[in-house]
Amino acid sequence: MSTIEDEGDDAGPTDHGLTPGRAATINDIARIAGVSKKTVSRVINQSPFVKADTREKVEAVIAELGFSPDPQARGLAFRRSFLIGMIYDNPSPNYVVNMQQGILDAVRGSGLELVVHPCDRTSDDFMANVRGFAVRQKLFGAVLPPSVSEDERVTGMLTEVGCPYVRIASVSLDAPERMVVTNDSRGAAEAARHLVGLGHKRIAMITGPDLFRSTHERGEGFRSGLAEAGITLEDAMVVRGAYTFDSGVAAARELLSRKTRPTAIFAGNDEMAIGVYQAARDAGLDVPFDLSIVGFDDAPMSSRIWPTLTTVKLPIRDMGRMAAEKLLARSRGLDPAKLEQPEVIPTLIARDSSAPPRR
Amino acid sequence: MSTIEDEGDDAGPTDHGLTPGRAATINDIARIAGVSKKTVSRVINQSPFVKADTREKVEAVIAELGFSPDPQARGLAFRRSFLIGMIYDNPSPNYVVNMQQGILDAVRGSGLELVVHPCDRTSDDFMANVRGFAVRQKLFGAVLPPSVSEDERVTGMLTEVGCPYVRIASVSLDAPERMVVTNDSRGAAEAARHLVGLGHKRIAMITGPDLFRSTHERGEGFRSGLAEAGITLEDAMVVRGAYTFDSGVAAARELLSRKTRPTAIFAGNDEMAIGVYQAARDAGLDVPFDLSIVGFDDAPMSSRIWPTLTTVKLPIRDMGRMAAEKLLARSRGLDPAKLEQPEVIPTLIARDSSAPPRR
DNA sequence: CTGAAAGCGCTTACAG
DNA sequence: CTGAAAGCGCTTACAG
Repeated sequence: MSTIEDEGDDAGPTDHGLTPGRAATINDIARIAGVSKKTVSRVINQSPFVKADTREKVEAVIAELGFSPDPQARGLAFRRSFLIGMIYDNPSPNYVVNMQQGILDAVRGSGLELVVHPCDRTSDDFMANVRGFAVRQKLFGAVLPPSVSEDERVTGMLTEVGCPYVRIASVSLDAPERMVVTNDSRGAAEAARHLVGLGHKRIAMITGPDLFRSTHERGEGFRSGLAEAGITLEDAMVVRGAYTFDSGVAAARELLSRKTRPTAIFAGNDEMAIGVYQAARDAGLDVPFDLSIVGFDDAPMSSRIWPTLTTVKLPIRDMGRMAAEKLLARSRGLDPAKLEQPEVIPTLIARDSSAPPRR
Repeated sequence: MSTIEDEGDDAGPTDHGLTPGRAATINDIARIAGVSKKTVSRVINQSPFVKADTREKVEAVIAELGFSPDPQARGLAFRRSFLIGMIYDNPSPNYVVNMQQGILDAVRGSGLELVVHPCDRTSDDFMANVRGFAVRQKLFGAVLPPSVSEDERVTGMLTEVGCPYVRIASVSLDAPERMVVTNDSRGAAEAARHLVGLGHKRIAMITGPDLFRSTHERGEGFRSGLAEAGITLEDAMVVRGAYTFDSGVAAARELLSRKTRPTAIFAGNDEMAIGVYQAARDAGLDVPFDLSIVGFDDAPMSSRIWPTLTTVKLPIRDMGRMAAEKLLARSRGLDPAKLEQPEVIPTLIARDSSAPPRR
């Protein structure tokens, strides 16, 4: 089966004198293929300056021995690792896991691995912590979901230490090759149109925390969606939440205690929307007939709860994949700006939590 | 401020002639501290064979320069990386994220990082994939949650390639230093006692898939808990699910269509328990008065849904932390078997989905 | 198109 | 207790 001349002197035809326990190295490949290690290195790194049959010969030996270059040694010489860091403070398990999956979708087969780095932006050593991580690991690149992606201190520091990054955010904050933009504003406008279309007029909103850019985008989009139908979102109909279940409950209680209560509530994310269900129940209101609820995210729970939650879906896994692809494209010399549609459009998923208001 | 003699000749007192952009290396520390790099290496690796004041001198320079040894170079020389791999096929985002958090709790400050490696045990290249990952990255260690932890092919292969691992499983499958055992059986027995205590007699169970060891442990524990009260779980009252929402719905439909339907259902996990809510609603049954439901896991959703779900809580984050600590203990020369309580005991959390049956 | 030398930043023997 | 030499498995200049 082997077409390569066996240089071993103490072993069978497919054993090239390698120590059995140890993995093959570039030196083994060079020796067996009868070339220098530099040439093997050229093949590994897809250098165009290798004669076709030299390349084939080397590739055959690589395949036969199942050789795979040591990322640590390669990284040491390259002054760069083969690790992608996902640096995040998003508290939603669903968001985190889906984004991880998306990043892994993109790097599969590339030899890159994903290192997860949750962090706390409010912590005193936040910047030192993230900087230490990026520098020590000499990250191949970093994927930054919100709200870390919105922190200019982080991106400035990463640039300073020479760590490539891609930001995921609801508004363009950077050059296209470093951005995956989700049009949250448009998604929120869809939510507004949906409620208006059902005939709602007294509409309320629970926003996210100020720290998140998406809070403003979703708020602004919702307002403009209502404005298209000539409906103004009153100040008394807007309560700030914190993207958590409990804050959703509290905000909804407040809204439902207003003298003229809303017939529909748009929550900045699903977690808070689920909280609205509880407040509605406590107030003796039937969802959707007394109160329509619309969320944002399409978390798994939205289709499990009853009535199922109308929401705006963000393709989180795709977003993770697109971000990692931009990181990869750079190293492949492609133009990362032209990889895929420049903007991720959320889609409204109408379920059972929204209906026309009672007359 | 610096008490170290400045050997630079072209810079100020705190600049030791280092290139500004580049991070300090072991050579810089050695030069500035006036010792050999080998001595610096001894300090880094906490060798006892260093004179106290030599150590202090070196540590002062390390601190002053904020030096942190390059994990790639160290790894290359050690023939081992500083990466912990979490290799898993658990589909629950909550489980995954909590376990990641637990592992990170344990490794914080140790210089280790967490590389996530989801996989598919049913895939043809599963073993090759996991092997390649462990070998290529020369993992410091692997954390294996169920059901990967229950695959002897995986643990055999990891042993063969010299990759330390810790398994997390509902039954002891390995030496104590390689195991975090969760007593799922006992947790399920608690669930049984809870339902018996409420007065239930016609009790049903939805099990997990055969592939998971926890399916058997939870099943067996539940049976034995009922047996204590002289209640036998009838065959017709047991339906197999798949740990998914949909399988929970389907299994509950089947159970609720029996001629004498159960007054209580214990589901092998929360995801399926939530499915039972839907089947109950479709059948026009009130939870908990027509039907009590008990789950397993304490997923976030269990306290959000209405009525809130009675369930058995597993401290997933602690389990991840304990597993990573065992990995760390080995390298610190401690006895990993004696780290913490040998067994994780799940606890019943009684909420609103369980009540005495209607007379 | 190919290779010999030096180096990435550490550690392991081996001396003393 | 400390250090000079060699090496981990790759790549970058530099030659040819």
